[in-house]
Amino acid sequence: MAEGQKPTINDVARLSGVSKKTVSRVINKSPLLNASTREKVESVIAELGYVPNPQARALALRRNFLIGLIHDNPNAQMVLGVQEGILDTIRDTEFALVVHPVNRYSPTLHDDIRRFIEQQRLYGVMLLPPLSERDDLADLCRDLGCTVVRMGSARLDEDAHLVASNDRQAVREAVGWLAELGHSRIGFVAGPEGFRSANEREQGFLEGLAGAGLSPDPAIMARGTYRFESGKAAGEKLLAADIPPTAVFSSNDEMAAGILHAARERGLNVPDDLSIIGFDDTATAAHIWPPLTTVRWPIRAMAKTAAAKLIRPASAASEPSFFLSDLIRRASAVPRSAA
Amino acid sequence: MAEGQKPTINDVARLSGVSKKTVSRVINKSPLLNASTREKVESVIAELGYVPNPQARALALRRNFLIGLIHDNPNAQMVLGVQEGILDTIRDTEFALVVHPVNRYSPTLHDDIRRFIEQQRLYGVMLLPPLSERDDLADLCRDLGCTVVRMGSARLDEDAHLVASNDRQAVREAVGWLAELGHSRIGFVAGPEGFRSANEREQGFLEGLAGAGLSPDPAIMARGTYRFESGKAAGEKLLAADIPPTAVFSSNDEMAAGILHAARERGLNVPDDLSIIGFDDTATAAHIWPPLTTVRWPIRAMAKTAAAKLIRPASAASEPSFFLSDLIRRASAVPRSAA
DNA sequence: GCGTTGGGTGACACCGGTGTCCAGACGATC
DNA sequence: GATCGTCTGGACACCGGTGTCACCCAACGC
Repeated sequence: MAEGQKPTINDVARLSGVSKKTVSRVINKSPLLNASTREKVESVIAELGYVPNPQARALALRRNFLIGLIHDNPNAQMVLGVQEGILDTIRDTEFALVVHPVNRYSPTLHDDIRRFIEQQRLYGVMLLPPLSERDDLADLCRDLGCTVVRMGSARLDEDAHLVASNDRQAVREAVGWLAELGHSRIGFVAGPEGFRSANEREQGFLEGLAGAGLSPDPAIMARGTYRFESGKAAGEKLLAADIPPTAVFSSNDEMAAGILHAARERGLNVPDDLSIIGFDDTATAAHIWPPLTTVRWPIRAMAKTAAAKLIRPASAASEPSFFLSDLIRRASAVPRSAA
Repeated sequence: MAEGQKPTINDVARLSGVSKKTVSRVINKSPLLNASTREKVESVIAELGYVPNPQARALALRRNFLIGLIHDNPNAQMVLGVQEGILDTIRDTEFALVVHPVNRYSPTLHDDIRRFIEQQRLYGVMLLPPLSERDDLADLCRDLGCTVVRMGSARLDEDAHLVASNDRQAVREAVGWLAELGHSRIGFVAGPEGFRSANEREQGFLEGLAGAGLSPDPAIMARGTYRFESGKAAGEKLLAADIPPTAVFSSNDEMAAGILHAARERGLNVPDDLSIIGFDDTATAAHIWPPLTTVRWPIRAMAKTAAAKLIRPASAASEPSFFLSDLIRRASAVPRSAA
């Protein structure tokens, strides 16, 4: 180690008595190569521990092998799950994952993203919700010469560039489950306006109610911001209704935890007095008391597919780009009490 | 946009009627340049929207501008906090952050890290606990020509390459706080053996007890894995002791949540019957019931400094590399009940 | 035996920057 | 007016790969 410079293609060429071009052919697995030449070169490569310089390769090929992940931290576990999913795909390839958290409220958001992509000459980028819902950002990335994959909770785009989960159906099932448990007065806490996911979940809720022959009551519906505090406030509103709900569906887990706090402060027992279902299956969901029934979407698998669509557009275009979420049944949703 | 190729240094040189070298001098803010020449070139750069190709630069300079973050997901929020801290430093520089989650139990861990660094020709890497505690990994990265910064909870290394938080002191204070609240029977759940952080926190616990004039009792001490389930098991053990504790310090929040579950299942009320303090201040800590008193360490600030040490070793060597954690007082630790 | 074919290989330019070194302009000095 | 030093800026090679194209030579058909 540490004998200074790393070996280059020239060193390999010299030591194996062939031209650099031939070494290049070996590296790139060119088919028109004599087997004995290949073996000779490969043995020299192994001996030297030669690894091609990616920067030189990128320069010569006029394309590089960096894929960017642009997100606005919707939730730490999701972001990390996505990173792991992407790594599942690019491990053992020459690609690397470059992350770039941004602030979606920043007035310089466009410039920020533009600089990131231009400066690193990214090959492709992946957008996470809620950023992925914005067509202007996707267009910006494409104009800059990147292929784009958007993860989201609804079809937004042509299949080849989108990976989605079916939030709407998942919520419909969750609400159906509450109805099965005997609940007929089911509250709802929506996500923030303007979020595709929020809208999808709301539609799912309404469809679920309808499917159970119930009708929505604005008195036990509220809108939150996906944050804990907003969930708590929403819970307070719902529980103060003339006829409070016996069950609530919350559009994400954080807000569900807030509702739980609101219920506790009112002296209610969860789940006996109030069943709660959340969405996302974050770590918190399993660790609060009672453990939260929630919807889990397959983030890592989605991200893995998304990355495949990015780096192997041809072969991955045919892969399914629609993922189904599961209802994880835990202790926070129980049959409606006899009372 | 999209007129195909991006402008290169040659385009800029041609249009401004100077040589590429002069353009290069403008980009690199060389001082021996006539002001009028500089302005002329700068205006052409602006007009063309020219951005230097980082791969070509990296090739010519024989160094590149990628810094790697290697971690084994100790906890999603921490990893994301670190990423944001690093970005705080490298935003507006030419550096980019490449992430590489690994599995520390993988038999190919060394090869995996080696390939990552060699293939991307990383400039520097940052190691997160528990990986950062392993000298073999730090040595591996250094042998591969990277500068290394390790984040951890104890001094491990020369200052220039280490950023640490003082876990021991923080735990000492937390235990002192429990003693102040009147608790004299304080349980402890340690982290897994072989973890520096676990050891530091245990020492802090013992010192805290000693400081309050108390002595440790093995019957109300247990070891966990930093995972929720292990915390629950540890809690069950502690609460089954002949004389159960009235307060417990848990070496992280996840295990604290587990202890809370164990207490609940025994019909105990937290905090009235049992006070609990955790460590890390994860999102969960604030969202469980009751909100968890816990130790928060300044992850983002630490990561920011760590990144500065990586890319500006000279000027950042003098920055402090030791960060203090805070005790966040919430509802899970209260004065010992009169009972 | 000779021309043709085509697989295997190398010479060379090029990708887009930077380092080195040298040349020309210009003012100061003698 | 000649010499010198300083200041600017350019020519050229080089970083480590890849694309293009020409070349060599064995195998083949006639």
